[in-house]
Amino acid sequence: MFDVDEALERLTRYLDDNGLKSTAQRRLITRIFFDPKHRQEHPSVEDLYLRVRDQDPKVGYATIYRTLKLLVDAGLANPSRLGDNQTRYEPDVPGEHHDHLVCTACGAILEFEEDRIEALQESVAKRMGFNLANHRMVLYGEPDDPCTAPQCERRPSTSPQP
Amino acid sequence: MFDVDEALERLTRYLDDNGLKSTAQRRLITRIFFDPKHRQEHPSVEDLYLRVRDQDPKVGYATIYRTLKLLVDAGLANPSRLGDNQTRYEPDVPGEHHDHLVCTACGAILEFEEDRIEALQESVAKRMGFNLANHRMVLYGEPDDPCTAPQCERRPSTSPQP
DNA sequence: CTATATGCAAAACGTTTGCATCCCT
DNA sequence: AGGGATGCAAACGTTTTGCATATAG
Repeated sequence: MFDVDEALERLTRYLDDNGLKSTAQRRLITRIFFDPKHRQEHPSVEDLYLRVRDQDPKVGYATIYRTLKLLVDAGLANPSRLGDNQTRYEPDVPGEHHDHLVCTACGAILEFEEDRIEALQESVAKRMGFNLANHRMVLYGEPDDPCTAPQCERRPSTSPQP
Repeated sequence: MFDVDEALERLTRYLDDNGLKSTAQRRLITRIFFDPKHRQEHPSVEDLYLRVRDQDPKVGYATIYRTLKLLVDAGLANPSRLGDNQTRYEPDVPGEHHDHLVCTACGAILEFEEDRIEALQESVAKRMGFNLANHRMVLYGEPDDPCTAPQCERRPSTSPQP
């Protein structure tokens, strides 16, 4: 896991290398996206938009979209579609990989890592004549105990599957 | 796997049980959806719309959406979101379960079953204090040989991950 | 006869784009 | 100066909805 400063450095390097420009908006969005205070939150574009607006009210929605796409291209962020139908983003931490479990009671998003599943996915792909390029896996589960996640009640309806 | 007639019977039963009506449109859509000729095709709403229109040109788009939702509620269909961003549907065959592998070269959708992955998913959920209710898993792979799927060229751009 | 379904067109939703303007380099 | 970036609003593709009409039970 790396911090805000490292993220900004990587961003700058990517921009330089590609003849793109370092703007206040890009830096602000990156700073907010990597702010440890909001880590682990899988923010949607709207989440980020609101936080960014907070610091600079004249940033437009489109800039958030464009910058997020930029971060993805730069290898700094990963999109993922969990239960609801918004794209959420999370920092791309090199060497780390996890998938998600979504609580059907409250929509909380938890992360897990299971190397044995990853290995089996590769072997399934291979067996079918493909080279695994990527995968998407989301588990939906009902909590054993009444849900105690802090998000509970905040994001009430998470629809499994679709 | 069950055939058109069984699907229609199940539909009728579900409608009866819920005070809903058996209409020509619902029967037609169900018949087309379960037509063996189109099995294994993971049709999108548009795919179905076109096939339905073929038989009855005055069926509206909304009816397709509403009926598909009905089939899902009746346990006859399952929605799944593969690479592109349309919802696709496939027959829900009780006792059978599979996940998907999408060819990044041509968008072909292949099915696979891997019980060891399913078992691990359950154990992951359990370990985290959840009861696995559902899951979603899509693998994206590049074909070893130049892609020979019949679909090739038909659905050219399949975007991994998002 | 009454409640449910349909078809249409309009609205909604998340996301993208065209364009005039702005601002890094 | 000049090309990339921004903000706005309009366009987009998919899905949903309101409403008047049609139809099943």
